[in-house]
Amino acid sequence: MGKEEIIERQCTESNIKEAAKTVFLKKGFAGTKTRDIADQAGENLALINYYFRSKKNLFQLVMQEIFAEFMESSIPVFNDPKTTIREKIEIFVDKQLDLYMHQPDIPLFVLNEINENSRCLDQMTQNKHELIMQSVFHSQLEIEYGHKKIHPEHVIMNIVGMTLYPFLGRAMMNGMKGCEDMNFETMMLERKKLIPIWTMSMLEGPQE
Amino acid sequence: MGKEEIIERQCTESNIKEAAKTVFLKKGFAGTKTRDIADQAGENLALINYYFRSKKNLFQLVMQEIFAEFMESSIPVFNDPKTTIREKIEIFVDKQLDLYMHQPDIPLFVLNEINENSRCLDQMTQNKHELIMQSVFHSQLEIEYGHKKIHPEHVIMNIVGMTLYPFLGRAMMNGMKGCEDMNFETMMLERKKLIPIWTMSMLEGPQE
DNA sequence: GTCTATATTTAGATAGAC
DNA sequence: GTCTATCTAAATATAGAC
Repeated sequence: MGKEEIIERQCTESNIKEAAKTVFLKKGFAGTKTRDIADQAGENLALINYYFRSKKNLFQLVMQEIFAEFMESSIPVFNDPKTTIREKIEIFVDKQLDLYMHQPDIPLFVLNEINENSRCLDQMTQNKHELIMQSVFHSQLEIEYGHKKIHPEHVIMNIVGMTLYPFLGRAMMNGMKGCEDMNFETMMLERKKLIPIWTMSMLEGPQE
Repeated sequence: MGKEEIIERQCTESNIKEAAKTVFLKKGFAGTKTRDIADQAGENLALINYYFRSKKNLFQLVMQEIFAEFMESSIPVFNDPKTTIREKIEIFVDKQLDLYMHQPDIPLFVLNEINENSRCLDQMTQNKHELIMQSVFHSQLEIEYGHKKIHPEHVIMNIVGMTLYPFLGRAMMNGMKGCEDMNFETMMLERKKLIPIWTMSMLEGPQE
């Protein structure tokens, strides 16, 4: 009884914020109406402005939380001096896929917002990629495979692309014949193991 | 004189449609205002409704054109019985990268619209992936590498992911240290050669 | 076909009672 | 803090002159 009480006893404010997160993730800023958020939260429309002053303000709050989650799960991995290239890839892919399996709308949302430099977050974005590009991972790639003329940038694009894409094009896959017997989650679990293997094959394999 | 006349003599209708394409690609449906389109086209606002009846109608028209372009550049490649696996990948990547180097907003636009099953196009989308999944390419992968337990779906996800991602996360790359000396276009030209090589390495390389 | 002016609808925000 | 009712602004769409 006590437990459920606590769960139910979320204050209106966090109630709205969670609802906003859900709807913004799904529809983006322009596609979301404040009435959608109120409905989703089961709260009165006026309370959105009471607690958050404006739709834009609420959006920025929510977006910063999503970005923080997105980045915290990746940056530190690439900067750990104690792990190998392969280990970094394994940990990164594992963490990212876990995150997206629970919140599959994050990748598309993040990419959309990044490509709309209009709304804040420029600092966050820039910082993130500066960090990855100056990361220990980047240096390790340069040292180990620089002589093969594989630019680390390509490797990073590949890892991120292979990791994110299934969640970006997921709607396309729904009608896929080959996926009927094997469900999406199973495939993603497979990819946790395979993406590191594939990436190492690329690095070790023949270059032109 | 005659030539420029012809170029200038585009009728208002196609003028508006081209402007709409530009703006919708950049901002999406909800983010686009009809005034933006009118401004971009240099035409009167009322003419949008005169020629296209509604914003929604214009959007669907434009979207279908974009989707057609997107699909025509990929489906036939995967169904050509005369080409090898490697050749199919080479041609596909080449065509896709050419398309996106000229119209870099297409990938994000298409993924967004697909994930909004709200607006039409369900037929197109479903058809596309049924086609790829029942394609000659799919069968070839199954025959040649099925014994290695590499599901063709994974391979397709990887190829598409590696091809599209640079255009999805492009904004992220602008601040990238490693890309200062090498510009984006150069990298994409490199990827035309590398993605097929990498993919073959994955297929031939060690599996768990 | 094109324009100006205006009608209509939608959506964000607020006032004021409770 | 919460709700109803309402204001205001923005955006789509149309009417009617030219």
